Amino acid sequence: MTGENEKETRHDFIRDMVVEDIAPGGRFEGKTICTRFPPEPNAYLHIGHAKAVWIDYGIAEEFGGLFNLRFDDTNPAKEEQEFVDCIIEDVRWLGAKWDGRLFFASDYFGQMYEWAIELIKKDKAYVCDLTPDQVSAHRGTLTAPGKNSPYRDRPVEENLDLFTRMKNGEFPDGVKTLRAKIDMAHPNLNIRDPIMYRILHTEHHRQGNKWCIYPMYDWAHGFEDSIEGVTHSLCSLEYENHRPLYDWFIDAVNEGRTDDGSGPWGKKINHPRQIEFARLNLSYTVMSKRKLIDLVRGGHVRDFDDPRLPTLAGLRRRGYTPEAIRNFCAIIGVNKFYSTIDVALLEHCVRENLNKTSPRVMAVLKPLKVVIDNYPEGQVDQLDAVNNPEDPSAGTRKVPFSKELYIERDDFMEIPPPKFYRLSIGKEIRLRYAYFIKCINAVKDNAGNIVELHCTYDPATKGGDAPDGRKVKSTIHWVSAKDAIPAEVRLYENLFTKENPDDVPEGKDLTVNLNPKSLEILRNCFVEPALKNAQPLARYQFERLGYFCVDPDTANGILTFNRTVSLRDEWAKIQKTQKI
RNA sequence: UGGGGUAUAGUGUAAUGGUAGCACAACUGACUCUGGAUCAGUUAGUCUAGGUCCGAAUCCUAGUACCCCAGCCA
Repeated sequence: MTGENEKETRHDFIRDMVVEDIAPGGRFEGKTICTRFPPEPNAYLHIGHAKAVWIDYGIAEEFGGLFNLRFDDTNPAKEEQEFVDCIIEDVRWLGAKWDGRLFFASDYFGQMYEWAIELIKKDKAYVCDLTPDQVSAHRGTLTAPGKNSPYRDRPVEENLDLFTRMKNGEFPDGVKTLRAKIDMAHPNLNIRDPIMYRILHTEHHRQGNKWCIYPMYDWAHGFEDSIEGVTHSLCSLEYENHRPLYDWFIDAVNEGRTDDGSGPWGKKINHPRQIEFARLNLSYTVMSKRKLIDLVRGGHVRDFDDPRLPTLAGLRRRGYTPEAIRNFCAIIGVNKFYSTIDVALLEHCVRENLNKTSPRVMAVLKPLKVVIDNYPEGQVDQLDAVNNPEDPSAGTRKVPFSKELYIERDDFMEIPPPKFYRLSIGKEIRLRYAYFIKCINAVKDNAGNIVELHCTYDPATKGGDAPDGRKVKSTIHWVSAKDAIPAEVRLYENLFTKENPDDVPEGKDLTVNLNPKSLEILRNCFVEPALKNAQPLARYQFERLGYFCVDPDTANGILTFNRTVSLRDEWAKIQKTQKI
């Protein structure tokens, strides 16, 4: 994974714990480190998940261990195969490798069921007939202890019988649960006799109708890890309050078990260590599952792969590289408190990567026609252009030049303000890789809009250098009008206008912070002919404009590009300060 | 008002009793056939108050602020 260009992963508190665990006398001395990424297949992955994947996968790799991709599919009501497929694609795209270690929690339902029976026999679990409302009422509050369920002291035999009948489908949804017998007065609410199994007569995407009881997260997750030989179970901060339960369930199964398997209960099972870290938050966007769904359902974005979304599918379509995302993950590090990373850092990472790897081409987004008055009608020059100044091995290409060209509308100003180095009447500039041109006059339509420029060129400056040594203040990009390929270009800005989209007036939702300019579609763009057969997801730098990625919509017949990120733009900054 | 966590420049992250460093952002300047890239530089920080120590971001005490927990979700 760690290519030459990737940032070195720093030491962090999790890695410190791993080092401590494998050291002599440590909890996992002599064991192979194993981590897992355990998505629930009910949503698309976003860059926050990329952070998690990269911590999990990164640690496994660093310590010569194993990495499991495991679907935590314990709730049949919400999960679908479609998400399984997309998540696999995203994790693979990111660059994590699981070498056949693809697992499903639902495959462990049988084993978990047996352990549940074991807990009942050890008098650590009971079948409870309380309704959901009653369970809630018995739970107590943050400050007041809960009350014991009246079914808490059922005899073991009765529990065994009832639980078997629950499994056999004899009871309707919701009328009974299996609960752990722990402590209804515990200050940590999670420990007040947590529910282990609920009845759900729902078809499971992999198990079909085999089960009508399904395990709850707290009961299931530690066992999923244990079965797979996971040593370090890394999760987000909100599970900190659940760690005592994670440990309690495994300890409960291990009670009475022995290292060599002698005795009535058999061999001890693996007890992984759960470690929590903070999720990623990014400025100007949202990461929560529910909010992303709302944005899609509300029609505020096109779909889950809308390039404005922080989903991995969206970032991919936008033109982000896995390498850029990995570097970003390495830079942001791991911590235990909530923080929000400036989206500018993500943009920095993708620019840094794309600068080194993207072929340069010329494209005009908002075209203004230029006629070179003294250039011979019908003549074409094939000029040499460098494909990537950062990478000589990328070579050069030919770019056609002719009498009629398009330049960027923004590169001409009739009344140039101070520090405007580009084209204006009477001024000379360079057309990249071509000639020096001087603007003679601007043709306007009846409404006063400039529709065409007339310029002259200096044949002696072919290739872009003046033999007499004279300098120009600026170089602009262009395309030959008769050779240009029409294209559609989609420009993106932050989806929200506020750093924290949830910062809304009382009673409003985050849609009030939606950026009306988050998508701008330009349909009259022209790109140089080298792009004729550009394939979906290919990435380019449009010189002086930014990095662009071919959108899959190109298959519909119109060459379409997404702007991944703009280039740093000094002139835009100057303009901003001039306006103020 | 119970329990569990966390506090370092604008943002993020190092320093594990010994010069508070790095990155992003911002701002200067140099260079440039991309106002890109690159290079050089500037601004800016240990939550508060005490204490221990030759020496504290780090250890101790007392505060303060913020986050998480009352789904048969994960």
